[in-house]
Amino acid sequence: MRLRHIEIFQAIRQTGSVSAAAQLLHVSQPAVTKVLQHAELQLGFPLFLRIRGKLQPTPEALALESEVEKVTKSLQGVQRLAKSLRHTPEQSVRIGAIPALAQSLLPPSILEWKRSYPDIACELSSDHSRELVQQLLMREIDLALTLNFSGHPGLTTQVLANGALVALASKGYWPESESHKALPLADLASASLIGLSSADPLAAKLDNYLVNVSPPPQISISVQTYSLARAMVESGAGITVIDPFTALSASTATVCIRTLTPPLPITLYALTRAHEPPPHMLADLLQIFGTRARELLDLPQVRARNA
Amino acid sequence: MRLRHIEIFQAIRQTGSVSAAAQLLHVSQPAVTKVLQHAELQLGFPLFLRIRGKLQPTPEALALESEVEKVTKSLQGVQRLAKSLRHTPEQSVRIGAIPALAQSLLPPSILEWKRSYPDIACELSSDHSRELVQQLLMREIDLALTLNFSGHPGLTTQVLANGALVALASKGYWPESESHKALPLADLASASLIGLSSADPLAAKLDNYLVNVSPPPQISISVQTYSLARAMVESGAGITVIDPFTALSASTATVCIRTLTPPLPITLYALTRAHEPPPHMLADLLQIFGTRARELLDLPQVRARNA
DNA sequence: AGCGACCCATAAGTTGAGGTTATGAACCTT
DNA sequence: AAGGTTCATAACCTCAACTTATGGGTCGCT
Repeated sequence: MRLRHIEIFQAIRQTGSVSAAAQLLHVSQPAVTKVLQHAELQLGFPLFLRIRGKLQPTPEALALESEVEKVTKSLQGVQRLAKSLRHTPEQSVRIGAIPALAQSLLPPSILEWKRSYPDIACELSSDHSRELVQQLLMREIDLALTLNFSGHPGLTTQVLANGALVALASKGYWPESESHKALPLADLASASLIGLSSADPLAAKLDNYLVNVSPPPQISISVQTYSLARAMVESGAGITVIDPFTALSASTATVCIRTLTPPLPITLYALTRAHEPPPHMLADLLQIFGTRARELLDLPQVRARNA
Repeated sequence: MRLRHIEIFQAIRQTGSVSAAAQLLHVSQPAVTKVLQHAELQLGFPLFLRIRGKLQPTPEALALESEVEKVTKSLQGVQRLAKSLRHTPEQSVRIGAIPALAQSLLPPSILEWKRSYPDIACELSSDHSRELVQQLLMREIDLALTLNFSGHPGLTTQVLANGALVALASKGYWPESESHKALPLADLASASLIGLSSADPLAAKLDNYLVNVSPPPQISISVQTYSLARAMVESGAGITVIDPFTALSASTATVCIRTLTPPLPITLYALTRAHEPPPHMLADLLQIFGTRARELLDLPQVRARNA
């Protein structure tokens, strides 16, 4: 099976017909027909049954599908990486961060750093941890900031700061007298939390943490990003447990932050490619990130803000 | 980057020169040169520096290497699967097992089963768990027998029997009076074991088990398969801890088996493809495997043999 | 039944990527 | 300087993959 066979096979499977596949690939319909025939001839078995003028995939075609997908995926990977390699010689830094950090820690830190390096082009992007790792490997970014990372060969990881998740609620949710004290975990019992969709690795940690609460908190609304949870709380939707970066960038007027006890620790990681000379201007940037992060995560300050 | 570009890139990287790559690919040297040039033109950056008539990979080439490997790997996967799909309609069963089982449990069980199904072609193969899983997915085999399996989407797993690892030593290693009793784990302290190379998942379990022994046993000889360990012990090399299937097929004259206490449990798994009608003759075969395995793993019998 | 609108397959002609042989230019070894 | 490497270039060939044009199914609608 040559590459063109695979491309056409997939196009037919996606569109359901030879003619539609031809449109998708911007070639004529006979071209697709012929390549398909050639593929089937070379394979030794039919991929589709021509039943009453229409196509119907054979079991063999279905079996091949997943393997074939791997090929196009990996080939896309090569193209992605090649594209990044094509135009990297420019003096620039590309930084990716998870949404929570991209909207809180990242902007002021970048501004501060830019004062020292005004001439260096800087591209910022926001994505989830999984994608950030891919983008690093594909050289689409040079640095990633995340709160959950479990090691990857080819990447070096660096701890910038340590902190703990916090509880965020609409103002008035807690009595004034308590709002400056740490929130005992038990107080979350049977609360109606705004939860994170469990695909998030940090959400899994949180679930583990909440398992000790009885009766367990109810998750009535699930959101995908921390910022969404924050926005929900700002609109008065109730209470959530999120990272302090996102929490601290919420509007003071409508919400109230409390630390949790016992604390649920989180770590701020910086990821870079291993085996590569990290531009030394990145060292300064990491310095800034670390300092600012530690300032934000300093719990007394959180309490001060609550007061 | 088209597929041919990738093939030629890899051939050059493997052989180190354009001419040698041409030989490897069974084409002329100018053909390779031209395709390489085309690849570099399309990529926008050189893959190799022509330094003093020789080639030298650029950093970009090195960066692309791993991604490019994924493509050929996955393409090989398609070819493998396609080949299996090409000629499967025959009435036959292909069975793969890890070496330990292929040399002990498998042969007599197959013989017994063949009496009921004399006309069904039967192919047996021996490979490691990892490869067995691949071969199942690629439809190169229909059934796999293994002792360590940690689940895989697309495969269904079935427990045939449970047992425990045993200690195997040359005759005379233990005093006669003790050789029919279970061997306490502590007795392995500072023993000189024949170990398994730690790539094996079962060996990892064993390592975990032995961590409790102090002083730890010394691994002076490491082997890759259980049968090799058995053969070493049969030649009088000392003591090893292996699966009971391999142990029981050792020659009674020169070795002695003892169960361990506490036991280190193992499980015999049968793996088949999910979403497929398993030929019902396989059910009988699994029955036979299970019965025979449980007979062998029945600890009293092990002790009886020791007596 | 007849018509149009879709399917896919076939025929005949064009193009270019990838192949060939032959040759040249640069380098290393002896 | 000679002979053996290396890779690059030139001129030619071939066939897979494309094109347009056409024809024969199967459907649904009147």
